[in-house]
Amino acid sequence: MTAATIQCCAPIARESLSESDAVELATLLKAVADPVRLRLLSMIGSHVGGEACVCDLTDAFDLTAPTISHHLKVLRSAGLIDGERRGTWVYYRILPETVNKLGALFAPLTEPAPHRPVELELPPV
Amino acid sequence: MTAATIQCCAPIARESLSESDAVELATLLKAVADPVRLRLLSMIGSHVGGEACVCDLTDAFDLTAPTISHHLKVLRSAGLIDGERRGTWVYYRILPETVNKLGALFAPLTEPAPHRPVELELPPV
DNA sequence: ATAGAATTTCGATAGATTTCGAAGTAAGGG
DNA sequence: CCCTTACTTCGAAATCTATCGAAATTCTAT
Repeated sequence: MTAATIQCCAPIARESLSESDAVELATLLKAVADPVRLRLLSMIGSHVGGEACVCDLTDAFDLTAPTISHHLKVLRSAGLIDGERRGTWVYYRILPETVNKLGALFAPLTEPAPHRPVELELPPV
Repeated sequence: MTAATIQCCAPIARESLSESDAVELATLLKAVADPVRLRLLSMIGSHVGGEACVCDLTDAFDLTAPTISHHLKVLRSAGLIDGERRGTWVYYRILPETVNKLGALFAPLTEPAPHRPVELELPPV
């Protein structure tokens, strides 16, 4: 077995995507394809209690509040996070179902492989 | 297990992303955050033999050859595909390592979680 | 060589995106 | 009530992106 045996694996590379699916997925991907929004998502998800208030998030960036608010809105419109006002502060939390959708798209289909065709190491990120 | 049992899970939501990691990942995500490029990736990966020639790809879209060429270049620059000229035609194939990187970012960590670590109500600061 | 087909590069344009400052809304405290 | 703090909406500027047509490049066949 040579390197040519590597077949790609992720669902996206298994079956040809329809145009409408592609448009829908691209919209979701655009929402995370920004350094600020990636960090926001990451900070919200990893925050104690699973939610973070906007004030915490804003302080972590060199950006103005309106800009952070804009990015949060993009994430929310994409269904990746949800926000709730409690008293003075607004708290955001991750909606895992949508995050999982992204994972499913690109995740290698490891399951059926009885032996590894070739060593492709999964980076721990 | 109810819906409330879903905890977020993906590596991106586990640990706060550094700015430089975020920039790097956003670059990769931008490359796939486009309907045309998603379909190109999908078509290349699902093509017989694991590779597709540009002519096949161009015919599947209502776009001009320069535009398809541009999108292929973006995918190639991101390390998602690689192309090789053989005779008259150029063939592209997927580089699974890079695709897997995306999968790893958002894939749910389903395996280790037997119970929820905490059930916190957000303490009123 | 010359011609022709496949693909990429170049230059231009229309549209989208990021960001800001200013103004608006909502909640809480004197 | 008014004032302050937290956040969002609005409108505008700068930058980036997708797309095209025209021209350059690379290879094959005559």
